[in-house]
Amino acid sequence: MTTAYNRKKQPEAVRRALLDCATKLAGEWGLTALTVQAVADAAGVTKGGLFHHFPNKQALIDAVAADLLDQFDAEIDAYMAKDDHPYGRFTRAYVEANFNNQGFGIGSPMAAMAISLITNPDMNRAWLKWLAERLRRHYDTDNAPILEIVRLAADGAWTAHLMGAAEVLSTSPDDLRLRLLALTLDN
Amino acid sequence: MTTAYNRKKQPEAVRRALLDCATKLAGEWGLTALTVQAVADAAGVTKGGLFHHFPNKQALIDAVAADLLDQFDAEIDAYMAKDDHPYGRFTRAYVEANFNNQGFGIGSPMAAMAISLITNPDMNRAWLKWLAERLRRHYDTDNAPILEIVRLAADGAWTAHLMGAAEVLSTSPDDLRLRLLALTLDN
DNA sequence: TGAAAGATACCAACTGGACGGTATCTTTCA
DNA sequence: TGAAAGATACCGTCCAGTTGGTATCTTTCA
Repeated sequence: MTTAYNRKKQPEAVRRALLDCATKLAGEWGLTALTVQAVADAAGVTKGGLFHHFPNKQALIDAVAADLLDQFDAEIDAYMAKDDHPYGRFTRAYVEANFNNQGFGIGSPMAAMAISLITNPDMNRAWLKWLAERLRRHYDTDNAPILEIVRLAADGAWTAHLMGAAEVLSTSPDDLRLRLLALTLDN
Repeated sequence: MTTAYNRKKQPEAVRRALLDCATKLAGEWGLTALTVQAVADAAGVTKGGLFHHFPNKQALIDAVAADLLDQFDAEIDAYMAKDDHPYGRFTRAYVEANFNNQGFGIGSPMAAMAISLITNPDMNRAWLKWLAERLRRHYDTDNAPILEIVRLAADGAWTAHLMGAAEVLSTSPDDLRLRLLALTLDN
């Protein structure tokens, strides 16, 4: 058995593993059911080892949240760069990111984690701050009420799929995505 | 001090109080932070008394969920009865119920409880079942993709307000509600 | 019909496990 | 060789659920 005692020290890799395992476990079982013991075990480290990297559980969770938000932000930017129509550009990127199951979107492993972060009262401030900043930045192109409705519907679709409402919805994810995108074009 | 021990037995009233207090506390502090002790205290009963009415904590939560769902269902029916335009009738009622802060809607005391129930993996089956049944029943009038988008946007708005995103949204709740309703009329 | 018998409602104290966090010791490596 | 990385063992708290009772209500039957 190769414990972290024998193998080469690689603190950055361990820290990374702790973050990834925390994300994965929270996604599978919910943020509530997340225990530091389980995270440490999954990362192949003892609890003491975990507490060496993070002063307490909250700090671990905060780090995970920041990590996820960064990824989401980058994803949005990537979509926007590929879009050369100004009006509704942010909204379209937002829709795409919400549906893209490689990142945060429907069916992605991080999705369940993300919703825990959103619904956790202490946790959603970072998200709100991010959104407010984005909306301010894209005010000129994405301020129309219909665009807000599109973004809210994307949120709703995302949540619905997390809840396993896929079979309940009469529109397929891809169809829904295309229809939402279409609504951002007719101004 | 008049404890429930000495005073006249009124099991139904106590059971009702336990449900109401559980709903209220979960709304204030979240389902995660809900303890049976706190519920019992709030209802003026000891923990042992609570466990007489509910075999375990989960059963209490399940009962609360069933209760909330019943109320929501009744609210939908009430709105539908007042609407004499067939197309999109369910969707309009759904939107109204989501925004009505007297019942479940934005700003209501039950909202925070409801989202806990929704996001709780074990808990949302009843909700999905309810929704599936409703969609089946109103298939003829509420099957259009745009109506699904409207319902999803209503969900999104509801969630956004729970998260305190009110100041972030550029559209007021009432304006949003009217715009969503308008989208259900032009078929 | 009324008193005993049984059932239901409720209480107070306790149990056992889980979990976050700490103190201290060992190992690695620059 | 000493500071960082990580292990081991332990503590205190919180909380769901249990146990063994007492009070009140309902049913039975002489």
